[in-house]
Amino acid sequence: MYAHNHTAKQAAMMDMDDPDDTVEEIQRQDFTKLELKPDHANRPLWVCADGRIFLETFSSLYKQAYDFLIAIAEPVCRPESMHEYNLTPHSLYAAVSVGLETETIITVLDRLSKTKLPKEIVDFIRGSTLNYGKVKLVLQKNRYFVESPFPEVLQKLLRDDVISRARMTPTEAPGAGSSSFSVSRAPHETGVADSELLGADDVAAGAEEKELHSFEIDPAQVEHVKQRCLPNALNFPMLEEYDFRNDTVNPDLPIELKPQAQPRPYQEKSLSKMFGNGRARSGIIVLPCGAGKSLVGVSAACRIRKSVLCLATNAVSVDQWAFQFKLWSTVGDHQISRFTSDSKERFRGSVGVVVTTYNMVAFGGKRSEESQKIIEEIQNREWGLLLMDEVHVVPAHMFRKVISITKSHCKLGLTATLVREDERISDLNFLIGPKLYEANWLDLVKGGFIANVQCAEVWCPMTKEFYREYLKKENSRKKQGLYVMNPNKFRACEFLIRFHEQQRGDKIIVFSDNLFALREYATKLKKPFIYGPTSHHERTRILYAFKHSPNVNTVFLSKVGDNSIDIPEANVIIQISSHAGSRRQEAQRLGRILRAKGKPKDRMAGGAEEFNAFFYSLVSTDTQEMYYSTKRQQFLIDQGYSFKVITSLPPADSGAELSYHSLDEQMGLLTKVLHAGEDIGIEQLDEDVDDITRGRFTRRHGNMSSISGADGRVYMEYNTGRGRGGKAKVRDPNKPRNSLFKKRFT
DNA sequence: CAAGGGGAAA
DNA sequence: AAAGCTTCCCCTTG
Repeated sequence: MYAHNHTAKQAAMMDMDDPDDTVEEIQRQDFTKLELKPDHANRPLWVCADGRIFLETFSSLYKQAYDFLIAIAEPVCRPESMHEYNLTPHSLYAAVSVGLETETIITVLDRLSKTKLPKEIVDFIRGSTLNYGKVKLVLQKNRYFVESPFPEVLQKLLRDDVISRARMTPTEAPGAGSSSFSVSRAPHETGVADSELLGADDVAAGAEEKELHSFEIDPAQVEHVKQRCLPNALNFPMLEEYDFRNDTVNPDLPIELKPQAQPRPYQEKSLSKMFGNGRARSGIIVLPCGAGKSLVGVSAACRIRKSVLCLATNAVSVDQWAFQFKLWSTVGDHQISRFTSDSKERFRGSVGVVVTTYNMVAFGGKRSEESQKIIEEIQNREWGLLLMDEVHVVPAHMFRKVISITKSHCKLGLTATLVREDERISDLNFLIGPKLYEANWLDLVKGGFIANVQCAEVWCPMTKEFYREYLKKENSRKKQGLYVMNPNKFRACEFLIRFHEQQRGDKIIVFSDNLFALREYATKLKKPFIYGPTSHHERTRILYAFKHSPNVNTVFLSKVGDNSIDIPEANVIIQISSHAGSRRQEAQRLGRILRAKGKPKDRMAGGAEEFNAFFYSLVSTDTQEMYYSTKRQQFLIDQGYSFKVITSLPPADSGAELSYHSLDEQMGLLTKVLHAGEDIGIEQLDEDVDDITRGRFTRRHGNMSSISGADGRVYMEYNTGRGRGGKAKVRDPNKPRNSLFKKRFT
C-alpha cells in the first residue's frame, strides 16, 4: 500500500514535467503515463523513457521500422511477434556512423512511435550524437594522426592523460597549444560529406575555407586513444573512414567481382552501410553462418581495390577464404597467398591478398626464418582492408595484438553471433568499429536463405540405478559420467538417430565434449567418431564417407567439430553432453546446420513453414545438467527461435529394439561407468565461458526473453516421477507439426 | 617434398 | 585445476 502511494507521488511529479531522476524510474515500471497518439494503432513502436523500444512485428510498417531500428538500437530479443531493442550511446554512435543524422533519427522515431517521444529520449539522442564526426583518426604513410577542424576539441582531448601520453612529441617545443598542432587545408571534401560530419548548424561555417588541425600519436597507443574517445568516456568517437578512391600512396589491386557473384539483398544492404558515402567505414557486419559472409568480404575487397589482409581462425578456414576469393573475384593466382604453418606463399609485386590466421599474426614464440620474413612484410606495409572473420570467437587479447601489429585503413569484422555491449565483446566497438549491419535470422529463414531449425531439449529421466549412484557420488566428474551415460539418454539418442536416418534420410552430427561418452556411444551404435587425436587422414576419410556414402549418415564429434571441421551436409545436431558448452558454442554448433538446402521456393510452398534442420540437446533430468539448460537456450531464444521441450523419448512402444532395454544391460553399463575411474568426466564451465554466461544473464534480467522462453515451453509437461517420461499434451495450434512431433504428441 | 609424429606454448 | 584441442616448429620417415 505504502509503495503504491509513493509511486503515485512520483507520478504526480512527472506530470509537472519535472525532469527528476525518479521520472525515469517510474516510466521504467509504468507505461500508462505515456501519451498515446490518436492513430497509435497504425504505428509499430513503443518507446520507453529508459531507452527500451518495442516493435510489433505484425504491423504493416514492420519492415521499414525494423530497418530503422536495427540501425539505431541494439536488438535485445527478437521473438516472433514483438521485438525488444535498446537505445544506447554505442548504438546511436553506430547509427550516425552509417550516415543517419540526429534530427532524422528523432523525426523517424517519433513518426513510428505510438506515443509522444519522451523528452528524455530526445535529449539522449541529441546528447549521444552531438560530437560525432568532429574527430578523425587518419593513417598516413604508416603514421597515425588525430585530426579535427576544431583545435579546441583537440585541446580538450589532450587534457586526457591517456591521450596526451600517446601523443608523439612534436619536434618543436612541447606544451600543448593550438599553435603546436600541424595545420593543413582540408583535402577536397564534398559538401555532402561535410553536412554529414558536422550536422546542420555547422554546414554554413564549413562552407568557408577550412583548416584541419592534427597531432600524431604513437601507433602502439591507438587502441587506448580510441577507447578514451568512445561515448562512455570523453564522447568524441573517432571517425575511421578510408577515402580509398583518393589514396594515391597505396597501389591499386586489379580485382573485380565475377559476374556470377550476385549478392543477395541483405548482403547488398550490409555493403551499402559500409560504403554509404563513397568511402569505406570500419565496423562489423553480423550475418548468421551459412548466410554468405564470405561474399560480403570479397565484395568489400573488390570495391576498395587495395591490398587485403584476411584473418581467419584456423588453417581450414584460411583455405576456404582463399578459395572464396578465387571463386567470387578475378584475383590473379599470384596476387593471393596463404600464410599458415604449412603453406607459406607470397604474392608477387607490391599489392595483393594475404589470407592467414589470427594465431599466425599474433604468435609470440619462436618462428621459422621464412615465417619471420613474411610476418615482417605484413607488419611493415599498409593494408587497405583488414578483413576479420569470426570476430566473436577470437579472444580479445589476440585482436588487440593483431590490430596493433598491423596497419590498415579499413577494418571489416564479420561475425555470426550478436555483438552486444556486455563484457569483453564491447571491446569490438573501438577495436574494429561500430556495428554496421545485422541481419535478423528469422527474416533470412523466411527468405529461404538459411535453414529453418527446430530446436528441442529432450529431457531424459535417470534410471533408478544410475540415479542412486549419482546421489552417492561427491565428485562432480563421476556425477557427470553417470548422467551422460544415463541409459535413457542413450536410448533417446539412438531413437533420434534412427528416426532421422530412416524416416527422413537426414545427415546427423552428434556432439559430445565428454570423450568417454563419445567413444561409448559411437562404438555401441557402430558410428564413426572424430576427436582430437584422430589423424588428419582418418578425418578426411570419415568426412568423405559421411558426405558421399548413403550408408554413413551419422558422425560423432568432440569439441574438434566446433571449429576446424567443415560439414555443410549435416542438417541434424544432437548434443549428448552439452552442459559444458557455452551459448556461444551452442550458437556455433547450430550454425553448422544453417546452410540452406534445397530451393527456397520448395520450402516456402503454401507459406507453411517446414523445418529442414533439427537441433536437439539431451539432458538428464534432476541432475546438474538441468541447471544450465535455460541459459544455453538464451541465445537462440533471443534470435527468435523457440525451444520445444520433449519429455517422452524414447517412446514407450519402441523399447525393445533400442539398446539397454533390459535391466541386465543397464547394470553392465553402470559397472563399466563406475570402473572408468577419473577419466570419465570433464570439469565444469571454464572461466571464460562462465563469465560470458553470467554477464549476459544479469543483463537479460526482466526483459522479454523470459516470456518467450515460457512461450517456447508450451509442449512441456514436467513429470517428477522418475523412470517414466511424462506425456506432453498442450501444443500451439498455429504451429505446423513436424512428423516426429506428430508422432510424439498425439 | 609431403606426411605425420613429437614437443612446446597458450 | 586439469583436460582437451588448438597452433607453432622441427625432425624423421617414405
